[in-house]
Amino acid sequence: MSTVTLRDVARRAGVSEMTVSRVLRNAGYAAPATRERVLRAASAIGYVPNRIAGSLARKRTNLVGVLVPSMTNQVFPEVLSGVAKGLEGASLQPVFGITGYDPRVEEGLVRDMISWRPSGIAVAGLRHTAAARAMLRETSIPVAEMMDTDGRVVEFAVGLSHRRAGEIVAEHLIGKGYRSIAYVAHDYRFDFTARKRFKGFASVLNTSGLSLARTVIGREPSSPLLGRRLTSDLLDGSEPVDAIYYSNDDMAMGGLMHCLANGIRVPDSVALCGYSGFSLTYALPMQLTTVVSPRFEIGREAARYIVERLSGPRPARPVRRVLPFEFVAGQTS
Amino acid sequence: MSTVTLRDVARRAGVSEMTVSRVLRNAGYAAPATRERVLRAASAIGYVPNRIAGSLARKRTNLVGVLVPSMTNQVFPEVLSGVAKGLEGASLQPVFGITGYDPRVEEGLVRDMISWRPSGIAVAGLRHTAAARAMLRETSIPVAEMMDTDGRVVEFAVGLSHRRAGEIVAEHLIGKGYRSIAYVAHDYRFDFTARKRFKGFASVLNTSGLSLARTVIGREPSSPLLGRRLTSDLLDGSEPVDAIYYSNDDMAMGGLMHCLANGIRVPDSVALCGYSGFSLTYALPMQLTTVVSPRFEIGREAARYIVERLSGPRPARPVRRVLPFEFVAGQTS
DNA sequence: CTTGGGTGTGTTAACGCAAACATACTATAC
DNA sequence: GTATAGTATGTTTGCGTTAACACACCCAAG
Repeated sequence: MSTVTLRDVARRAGVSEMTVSRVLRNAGYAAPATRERVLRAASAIGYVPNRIAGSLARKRTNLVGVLVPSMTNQVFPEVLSGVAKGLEGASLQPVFGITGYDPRVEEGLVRDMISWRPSGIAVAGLRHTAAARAMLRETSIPVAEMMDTDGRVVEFAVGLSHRRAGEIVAEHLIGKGYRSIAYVAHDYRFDFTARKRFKGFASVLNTSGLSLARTVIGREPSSPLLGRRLTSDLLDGSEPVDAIYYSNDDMAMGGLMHCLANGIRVPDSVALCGYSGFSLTYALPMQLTTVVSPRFEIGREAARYIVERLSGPRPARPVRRVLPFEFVAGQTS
Repeated sequence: MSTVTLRDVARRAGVSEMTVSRVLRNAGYAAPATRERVLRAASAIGYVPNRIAGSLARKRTNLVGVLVPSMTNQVFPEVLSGVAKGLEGASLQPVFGITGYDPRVEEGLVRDMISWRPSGIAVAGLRHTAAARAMLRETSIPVAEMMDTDGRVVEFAVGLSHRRAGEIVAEHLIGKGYRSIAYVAHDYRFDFTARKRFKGFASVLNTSGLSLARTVIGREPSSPLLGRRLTSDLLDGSEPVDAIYYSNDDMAMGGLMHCLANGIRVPDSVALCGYSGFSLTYALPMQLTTVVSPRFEIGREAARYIVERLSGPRPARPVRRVLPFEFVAGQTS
């Protein structure tokens, strides 16, 4: 594979480079016999087209840039799966970047992506640096923002209202009669969606004349273990707590595990609620009360938007696609 | 962003394109005043370099192709994180593809990747179609195979011996006195590593004069829910079973959940063993007996290999890097 | 027959950038 | 004052492909 080019195939097949190009791309006319010779020659010398050259010549690529904050947070691989699914059949190839929840890293990756002249960009979240937002606004390719819909949108955002997702859990808990409600969260300094859920949650509490019995915020990324530890701390404290709202399912599962391991009756002693609807929550000894976010669908819809938008102009004003979420009133509340 | 090129910047700054190119890449000489003018001009008209053209000209890219079977199987996002980590600082950008466990899809993606002339390729697994293996062998760029080391290697493989991982669990169970041992697995038609663990497991049983009390293989991808269902089926059967080996942790956690939910004493009534060492297994009410695979490290080492190999020739013969794994004798056995 | 549209193939000119080479200027050394 | 080694810039060429155009051929319709 030193560097086999069209020219080599052309020479071997005794035709022009252009004919080879046409045959291999199935574009334009080609006599069956010629086609045969070309294909044979190409495979004989192991020709692999150089898409760099091709993309330069045709002034576009089949790449779609996808930026997510993390790969270890189970949510994003699922979004990515959705993106891959939505791109299927459009002969577009996703290119992923991991921002690590850092807007400056994101800015660099946006610039990197754009420098590859992709056919589209999908990015998680609505928070960007001014420079990143400017690049996304100025580019002519489709831009989809994923996950969140509460905020300023560049061109198209698909996701859910995290604020509303928080509200509904608060309404549920209050309706069930819980009054000493605590909030347990991971380090969400950069996790703006968790923050928005919390705001929605807290505002409903407020409206109902309640205030949070206690708020425990960890200093690590979310994990079941952190959830378990913080729950242990919380329940060991002196304040009575009859319900806990977690920043997400990972944390909530950890909490549930703490209760199971220590014989704490759920929901009689304490109710637990999470967010995400991970598949694991369906296999737990008791179904967790949670909000199922349409992660896969968000990715898929972002991809679909990009595909459709490719054959049309950017919408005059930003579009917000708010997907429904499912609230699961489980056995933990 | 219609298409701002070097030429536009050059004109605006009153210098040649080459000078602009040099300034922006920080290559070669440039007078401070010129540099200043160029940078100002570039940012004034929002110039973003076209890497396609750049890559074509310099005949190489900063892309590294990474192929994994799935994103929903938690293992692979962690491998990807490792790859991203290992590439950090080398100014290489990972490009991911999802094969869906289908070797023919993989073959297509390998061709796709190679057509982008990446600086390296990392692919999960040792099983490839003949054509894919040929392409990987013929290319001159570094190729790293990840996860598995029991089998034929193209150039460099980093992973663990799944066979050995299976053996050690069998040895553990036998040593603990378990004799009626069952195997519970997901649909692993294409999951060759699970298959290899099972082979190792079964061979040790065999050597010890034991045979599997029962084997239950699901028809779906692995999930806690499937593990829970199959465990339920298994334990409802008539054969006495005192230990279960699962194809992975997802399945084993499902099994544990079944036991917790139904008051089945673990490990007194039945012992449970998994594979992977997911973070969640550390938050369970009882620590799961499992083999912790070095997923992150595998990705990182694959990336490091690629980076190092970039400045050297392909090794004369395939290299196998077998990473150690940790066996965790938990409370479930 | 002639005309004309479909069919098959070739030629030329980009695409946007960077390597390689060429040139000019500047300061220092002798 | 002239050689000498940097420093600063420009010109040419080519990376491998495809779009656009050009041309030749053939067969059917008139």
